[in-house]
Amino acid sequence: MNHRATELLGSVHLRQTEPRLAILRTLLKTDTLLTQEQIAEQIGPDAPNKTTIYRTLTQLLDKNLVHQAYLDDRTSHFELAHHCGERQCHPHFTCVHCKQTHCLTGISTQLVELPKGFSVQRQQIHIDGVCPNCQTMNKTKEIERV
Amino acid sequence: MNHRATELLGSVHLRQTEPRLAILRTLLKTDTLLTQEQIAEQIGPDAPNKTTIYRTLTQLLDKNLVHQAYLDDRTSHFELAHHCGERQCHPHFTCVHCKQTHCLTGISTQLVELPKGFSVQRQQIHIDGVCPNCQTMNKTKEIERV
DNA sequence: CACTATTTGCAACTAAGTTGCAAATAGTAC
DNA sequence: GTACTATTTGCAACTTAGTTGCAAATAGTG
Repeated sequence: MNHRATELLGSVHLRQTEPRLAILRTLLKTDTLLTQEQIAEQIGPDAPNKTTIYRTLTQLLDKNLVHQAYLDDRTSHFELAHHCGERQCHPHFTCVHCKQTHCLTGISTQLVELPKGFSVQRQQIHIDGVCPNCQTMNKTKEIERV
Repeated sequence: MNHRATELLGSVHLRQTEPRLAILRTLLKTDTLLTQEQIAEQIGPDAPNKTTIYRTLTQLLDKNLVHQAYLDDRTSHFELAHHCGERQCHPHFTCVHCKQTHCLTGISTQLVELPKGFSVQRQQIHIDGVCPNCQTMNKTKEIERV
Protein backbone atom coordinates (compact mmCIF):
# COMPACT_ATOMS: atom_id res chain seq x y z
CA MET A 1 0.00 0.00 0.00
CA ASN A 2 2.83 2.31 0.96
CA HIS A 3 4.69 1.34 -2.15
CA ARG A 4 1.63 2.01 -4.32
CA ALA A 5 1.29 5.50 -2.79
CA THR A 6 4.93 6.31 -3.50
CA GLU A 7 4.45 5.09 -7.03
CA LEU A 8 1.36 7.22 -7.58
CA LEU A 9 3.10 10.36 -6.31
CA GLY A 10 6.10 9.64 -8.48
CA SER A 11 3.96 9.15 -11.55
CA VAL A 12 2.75 12.73 -11.35
CA HIS A 13 6.08 14.26 -10.28
CA LEU A 14 5.12 15.47 -6.85
CA ARG A 15 7.54 15.44 -3.91
CA GLN A 16 7.38 12.43 -1.61
CA THR A 17 6.16 14.00 1.61
CA GLU A 18 4.62 12.21 4.58
CA PRO A 19 1.31 14.14 4.45
CA ARG A 20 0.78 13.28 0.79
CA LEU A 21 1.68 9.63 1.29
CA ALA A 22 -0.67 9.35 4.28
CA ILE A 23 -3.53 10.85 2.27
CA LEU A 24 -2.93 8.54 -0.69
CA ARG A 25 -2.65 5.50 1.60
CA THR A 26 -6.02 6.38 3.12
CA LEU A 27 -7.64 6.76 -0.29
CA LEU A 28 -6.13 3.44 -1.41
CA LYS A 29 -7.43 1.65 1.67
CA THR A 30 -11.08 2.65 1.33
CA ASP A 31 -13.76 1.53 -1.11
CA THR A 32 -15.91 4.63 -0.78
CA LEU A 33 -15.79 8.41 -1.02
CA LEU A 34 -14.16 10.37 1.79
CA THR A 35 -14.39 13.96 2.98
CA GLN A 36 -11.42 15.95 4.24
CA GLU A 37 -12.58 15.29 7.77
CA GLN A 38 -12.90 11.55 7.24
CA ILE A 39 -9.43 11.40 5.74
CA ALA A 40 -8.01 13.21 8.78
CA GLU A 41 -9.91 10.89 11.13
CA GLN A 42 -8.64 7.77 9.42
CA ILE A 43 -5.04 8.95 9.52
CA GLY A 44 -5.37 9.62 13.23
CA PRO A 45 -3.73 12.05 15.64
CA ASP A 46 -0.79 12.72 13.31
CA ALA A 47 -3.04 13.68 10.42
CA PRO A 48 -1.91 16.67 8.37
CA ASN A 49 -3.56 20.02 8.85
CA LYS A 50 -6.85 20.45 6.98
CA THR A 51 -5.29 23.08 4.73
CA THR A 52 -2.66 20.57 3.67
CA ILE A 53 -5.28 17.91 3.02
CA TYR A 54 -7.31 20.25 0.82
CA ARG A 55 -4.22 21.44 -1.02
CA THR A 56 -3.03 17.90 -1.66
CA LEU A 57 -6.45 16.82 -2.90
CA THR A 58 -6.57 19.78 -5.25
CA GLN A 59 -3.16 18.84 -6.68
CA LEU A 60 -4.26 15.24 -7.14
CA LEU A 61 -7.46 16.46 -8.82
CA ASP A 62 -5.39 18.53 -11.24
CA LYS A 63 -3.28 15.47 -12.03
CA ASN A 64 -6.49 13.48 -12.48
CA LEU A 65 -5.54 10.91 -9.83
CA VAL A 66 -8.52 11.89 -7.70
CA HIS A 67 -12.15 12.66 -8.42
CA GLN A 68 -14.45 14.92 -6.47
CA ALA A 69 -18.19 14.48 -6.01
CA TYR A 70 -20.90 16.63 -4.51
CA LEU A 71 -23.60 14.37 -3.16
CA ASP A 72 -26.43 15.27 -0.78
CA ASP A 73 -24.73 17.91 1.30
CA ARG A 74 -22.39 20.87 1.01
CA THR A 75 -19.23 18.88 1.65
CA SER A 76 -17.12 17.52 -1.15
CA HIS A 77 -16.22 13.87 -1.24
CA PHE A 78 -13.04 12.50 -2.79
CA GLU A 79 -11.93 9.18 -4.22
CA LEU A 80 -9.12 7.78 -6.32
CA ALA A 81 -9.96 7.88 -10.01
CA HIS A 82 -8.71 4.33 -10.64
CA HIS A 83 -12.19 2.80 -10.79
CA CYS A 84 -13.55 5.32 -13.26
CA GLY A 85 -13.79 5.17 -17.01
CA GLU A 86 -12.39 8.03 -19.04
CA ARG A 87 -15.75 9.60 -19.71
CA GLN A 88 -17.73 8.23 -16.85
CA CYS A 89 -17.39 7.68 -13.13
CA HIS A 90 -19.05 4.63 -11.57
CA PRO A 91 -22.48 5.36 -10.07
CA HIS A 92 -22.70 6.48 -6.45
CA PHE A 93 -25.49 5.28 -4.22
CA THR A 94 -26.46 7.17 -1.07
CA CYS A 95 -28.76 5.52 1.46
CA VAL A 96 -31.42 7.97 2.61
CA HIS A 97 -31.58 6.10 5.89
CA CYS A 98 -28.00 5.58 7.08
CA LYS A 99 -26.60 8.36 4.81
CA GLN A 100 -23.74 6.10 3.73
CA THR A 101 -22.51 6.31 0.16
CA HIS A 102 -21.55 3.20 -1.79
CA CYS A 103 -19.50 3.09 -4.98
CA LEU A 104 -21.19 0.81 -7.50
CA THR A 105 -18.06 -0.21 -9.35
CA GLY A 106 -19.19 -3.45 -10.95
CA ILE A 107 -22.02 -1.95 -12.96
CA SER A 108 -22.26 -1.10 -16.64
CA THR A 109 -23.94 2.15 -17.58
CA GLN A 110 -24.25 4.00 -20.82
CA LEU A 111 -23.51 7.60 -21.65
CA VAL A 112 -26.55 9.79 -22.19
CA GLU A 113 -27.05 10.85 -25.77
CA LEU A 114 -26.65 14.59 -25.78
CA PRO A 115 -28.44 17.09 -28.04
CA LYS A 116 -26.44 18.45 -30.96
CA GLY A 117 -23.64 20.80 -30.02
CA PHE A 118 -23.01 19.50 -26.49
CA SER A 119 -19.89 17.44 -25.79
CA VAL A 120 -19.25 15.24 -22.73
CA GLN A 121 -16.20 15.34 -20.56
CA ARG A 122 -17.49 13.35 -17.62
CA GLN A 123 -20.79 11.79 -16.66
CA GLN A 124 -21.76 11.00 -13.09
CA ILE A 125 -24.77 9.11 -11.86
CA HIS A 126 -26.07 9.58 -8.35
CA ILE A 127 -28.77 7.41 -6.87
CA ASP A 128 -30.67 7.92 -3.63
CA GLY A 129 -32.44 4.97 -2.10
CA VAL A 130 -32.25 2.35 0.63
CA CYS A 131 -29.20 0.13 1.01
CA PRO A 132 -29.43 -3.64 1.67
CA ASN A 133 -28.46 -3.19 5.30
CA CYS A 134 -31.18 -0.65 6.11
CA GLN A 135 -33.69 -2.58 4.00
CA THR A 136 -33.44 -5.66 6.23
CA MET A 137 -33.29 -3.56 9.40
CA ASN A 138 -36.60 -1.93 8.44
CA LYS A 139 -38.19 -5.29 7.80
CA THR A 140 -37.03 -6.54 11.19
CA LYS A 141 -38.55 -3.48 12.87
CA GLU A 142 -41.87 -4.06 11.11
CA ILE A 143 -41.95 -7.61 12.39
CA GLU A 144 -41.14 -6.41 15.89
CA ARG A 145 -44.05 -3.97 15.75
CA VAL A 146 -46.54 -6.75 14.97
CA MET B 1 -47.92 32.61 -14.04
CA ASN B 2 -49.25 34.26 -10.92
CA HIS B 3 -52.28 32.06 -11.09
CA ARG B 4 -50.17 28.93 -11.47
CA ALA B 5 -48.13 29.89 -8.39
CA THR B 6 -51.29 30.39 -6.31
CA GLU B 7 -52.52 27.04 -7.54
CA LEU B 8 -49.30 25.26 -6.61
CA LEU B 9 -49.30 26.74 -3.11
CA GLY B 10 -52.93 25.79 -2.65
CA SER B 11 -52.31 22.23 -3.79
CA VAL B 12 -49.95 21.65 -0.88
CA HIS B 13 -51.96 23.62 1.70
CA LEU B 14 -49.51 26.40 2.40
CA ARG B 15 -50.60 29.96 3.15
CA GLN B 16 -50.66 32.36 0.21
CA THR B 17 -47.94 34.81 1.16
CA GLU B 18 -46.17 37.24 -1.13
CA PRO B 19 -42.65 35.81 -0.50
CA ARG B 20 -43.79 32.30 -1.39
CA LEU B 21 -45.63 33.44 -4.50
CA ALA B 22 -42.63 35.47 -5.66
CA ILE B 23 -40.32 32.46 -5.22
CA LEU B 24 -42.68 30.15 -7.10
CA ARG B 25 -43.15 32.68 -9.90
CA THR B 26 -39.38 32.87 -10.30
CA LEU B 27 -39.04 29.10 -10.44
CA LEU B 28 -41.88 28.89 -12.97
CA LYS B 29 -40.28 31.52 -15.18
CA THR B 30 -36.87 29.87 -15.53
CA ASP B 31 -35.76 26.80 -17.46
CA THR B 32 -32.73 26.04 -15.32
CA LEU B 33 -31.64 25.49 -11.74
CA LEU B 34 -31.40 28.48 -9.40
CA THR B 35 -29.57 29.15 -6.16
CA GLN B 36 -31.04 31.13 -3.28
CA GLU B 37 -28.99 34.10 -4.41
CA GLN B 38 -30.18 33.88 -8.00
CA ILE B 39 -33.79 33.66 -6.88
CA ALA B 40 -33.34 36.81 -4.78
CA GLU B 41 -31.64 38.60 -7.67
CA GLN B 42 -34.42 37.75 -10.10
CA ILE B 43 -37.12 38.93 -7.73
CA GLY B 44 -35.27 42.20 -7.32
CA PRO B 45 -35.03 44.78 -4.54
CA ASP B 46 -38.20 43.54 -2.82
CA ALA B 47 -36.95 39.98 -2.62
CA PRO B 48 -37.64 38.13 0.62
CA ASN B 49 -34.89 37.70 3.16
CA LYS B 50 -32.53 34.79 2.45
CA THR B 51 -33.79 32.96 5.53
CA THR B 52 -37.31 33.10 4.13
CA ILE B 53 -36.15 31.88 0.74
CA TYR B 54 -34.36 28.89 2.27
CA ARG B 55 -37.30 28.09 4.53
CA THR B 56 -39.77 28.27 1.65
CA LEU B 57 -37.59 26.06 -0.53
CA THR B 58 -37.31 23.50 2.27
CA GLN B 59 -41.10 23.42 2.62
CA LEU B 60 -41.52 22.98 -1.11
CA LEU B 61 -38.92 20.20 -1.05
CA ASP B 62 -40.88 18.43 1.67
CA LYS B 63 -44.04 18.71 -0.42
CA ASN B 64 -42.06 17.41 -3.41
CA LEU B 65 -42.84 20.46 -5.55
CA VAL B 66 -39.17 21.35 -5.73
CA HIS B 67 -35.98 19.36 -6.28
CA GLN B 68 -32.53 20.19 -5.03
CA ALA B 69 -29.25 19.40 -6.76
CA TYR B 70 -25.62 19.68 -5.73
CA LEU B 71 -23.57 20.24 -8.85
CA ASP B 72 -19.97 21.41 -9.06
CA ASP B 73 -19.82 23.63 -6.04
CA ARG B 74 -20.95 23.86 -2.45
CA THR B 75 -24.14 25.74 -3.21
CA SER B 76 -27.44 24.00 -3.68
CA HIS B 77 -29.49 24.58 -6.77
CA PHE B 78 -33.27 24.35 -6.89
CA GLU B 79 -35.87 23.73 -9.57
CA LEU B 80 -39.53 22.86 -9.82
CA ALA B 81 -40.07 19.12 -9.93
CA HIS B 82 -42.58 19.30 -12.80
CA HIS B 83 -40.11 18.14 -15.44
CA CYS B 84 -38.94 15.11 -13.48
CA GLY B 85 -40.12 11.55 -13.59
CA GLU B 86 -41.08 9.86 -10.35
CA ARG B 87 -37.86 7.92 -10.04
CA GLN B 88 -35.59 10.06 -12.11
CA CYS B 89 -34.76 13.70 -12.62
CA HIS B 90 -33.80 14.89 -16.12
CA PRO B 91 -30.03 15.06 -16.68
CA HIS B 92 -28.18 18.26 -15.82
CA PHE B 93 -25.37 19.51 -17.98
CA THR B 94 -22.77 21.94 -16.67
CA CYS B 95 -20.44 23.68 -19.08
CA VAL B 96 -16.87 23.61 -17.77
CA HIS B 97 -16.23 26.80 -19.69
CA CYS B 98 -19.08 29.19 -18.94
CA LYS B 99 -20.17 27.27 -15.79
CA GLN B 100 -23.81 27.46 -16.86
CA THR B 101 -26.07 24.51 -16.12
CA HIS B 102 -28.65 23.32 -18.62
CA CYS B 103 -31.60 21.05 -17.91
CA LEU B 104 -31.79 18.34 -20.55
CA THR B 105 -35.52 17.77 -20.34
CA GLY B 106 -36.19 16.21 -23.73
CA ILE B 107 -33.93 13.21 -23.25
CA SER B 108 -34.74 9.62 -22.43
CA THR B 109 -32.50 7.84 -19.94
CA GLN B 110 -32.75 4.52 -18.23
CA LEU B 111 -32.46 3.65 -14.58
CA VAL B 112 -29.26 1.90 -13.58
CA GLU B 113 -29.74 -1.73 -12.67
CA LEU B 114 -28.81 -1.95 -9.03
CA PRO B 115 -27.20 -4.90 -7.24
CA LYS B 116 -29.52 -7.10 -5.19
CA GLY B 117 -30.81 -5.49 -2.02
CA PHE B 118 -30.56 -1.86 -3.13
CA SER B 119 -33.73 0.06 -3.97
CA VAL B 120 -33.95 3.36 -5.90
CA GLN B 121 -35.81 6.41 -4.80
CA ARG B 122 -34.34 8.91 -7.20
CA GLN B 123 -31.65 8.85 -9.86
CA GLN B 124 -29.80 11.92 -11.04
CA ILE B 125 -27.38 12.24 -13.92
CA HIS B 126 -24.87 15.03 -14.05
CA ILE B 127 -22.72 15.71 -17.08
CA ASP B 128 -19.75 18.03 -17.37
CA GLY B 129 -18.68 19.15 -20.80
CA VAL B 130 -18.78 22.01 -23.26
CA CYS B 131 -22.05 23.63 -24.29
CA PRO B 132 -22.90 24.54 -27.91
CA ASN B 133 -22.31 28.21 -27.25
CA CYS B 134 -18.76 27.77 -25.87
CA GLN B 135 -17.99 25.14 -28.50
CA THR B 136 -18.48 27.60 -31.34
CA MET B 137 -16.77 30.41 -29.44
CA ASN B 138 -13.67 28.21 -29.06
CA LYS B 139 -13.67 27.39 -32.75
CA THR B 140 -13.91 31.08 -33.59
CA LYS B 141 -10.93 31.81 -31.34
CA GLU B 142 -8.90 29.07 -33.02
CA ILE B 143 -9.61 30.59 -36.38
CA GLU B 144 -8.62 34.03 -35.08
CA ARG B 145 -5.29 32.63 -33.86
CA VAL B 146 -4.42 31.25 -37.32
C1' DC C 1 -62.94 43.64 13.17
C1' DA C 2 -60.46 40.78 16.41
C1' DC C 3 -57.87 36.75 17.34
C1' DT C 4 -54.26 33.27 16.90
C1' DA C 5 -51.26 30.24 14.54
C1' DT C 6 -48.12 30.82 11.06
C1' DT C 7 -44.75 33.33 8.73
C1' DT C 8 -41.22 36.79 8.19
C1' DG C 9 -36.88 39.57 8.93
C1' DC C 10 -33.03 40.39 11.52
C1' DA C 11 -28.78 39.50 13.93
C1' DA C 12 -25.86 36.21 15.51
C1' DC C 13 -24.07 31.83 14.64
C1' DT C 14 -22.03 27.38 12.36
C1' DA C 15 -19.11 24.87 9.40
C1' DA C 16 -16.59 23.87 4.94
C1' DG C 17 -13.22 25.58 2.57
C1' DT C 18 -9.54 29.42 1.42
C1' DT C 19 -5.64 32.72 1.97
C1' DG C 20 -1.27 34.85 3.51
C1' DC C 21 2.76 34.12 5.70
C1' DA C 22 6.56 32.37 8.43
C1' DA C 23 8.78 27.94 9.66
C1' DA C 24 10.04 23.31 8.10
C1' DT C 25 11.68 20.03 4.69
C1' DA C 26 12.56 17.26 0.05
C1' DG C 27 15.51 17.05 -3.50
C1' DT C 28 19.86 18.50 -5.39
C1' DA C 29 24.69 20.01 -5.75
C1' DC C 30 28.97 19.77 -3.65
C1' DG D 1 27.47 14.24 5.26
C1' DT D 2 26.52 19.41 4.60
C1' DA D 3 24.62 23.41 2.54
C1' DC D 4 21.26 25.46 -0.38
C1' DT D 5 16.80 26.64 -2.45
C1' DA D 6 12.31 25.80 -4.13
C1' DT D 7 8.49 23.57 -2.43
C1' DT D 8 5.56 22.30 1.16
C1' DT D 9 3.44 22.64 5.64
C1' DG D 10 0.85 24.53 9.74
C1' DC D 11 -1.35 28.16 11.80
C1' DA D 12 -4.50 31.94 12.38
C1' DA D 13 -7.58 34.75 10.28
C1' DC D 14 -10.95 35.04 6.84
C1' DT D 15 -14.97 33.99 3.50
C1' DT D 16 -19.36 32.30 2.39
C1' DA D 17 -23.60 29.20 2.23
C1' DG D 18 -26.74 28.02 5.10
C1' DT D 19 -29.04 27.77 10.05
C1' DT D 20 -31.09 29.27 14.52
C1' DG D 21 -33.67 31.96 17.99
C1' DC D 22 -36.69 35.42 18.70
C1' DA D 23 -39.65 39.43 18.34
C1' DA D 24 -42.65 41.78 14.97
C1' DA D 25 -45.89 41.21 11.12
C1' DT D 26 -49.66 38.93 8.75
C1' DA D 27 -52.96 35.18 6.54
C1' DG D 28 -56.85 32.87 7.42
C1' DT D 29 -60.84 32.32 10.40
C1' DG D 30 -64.94 33.40 13.39
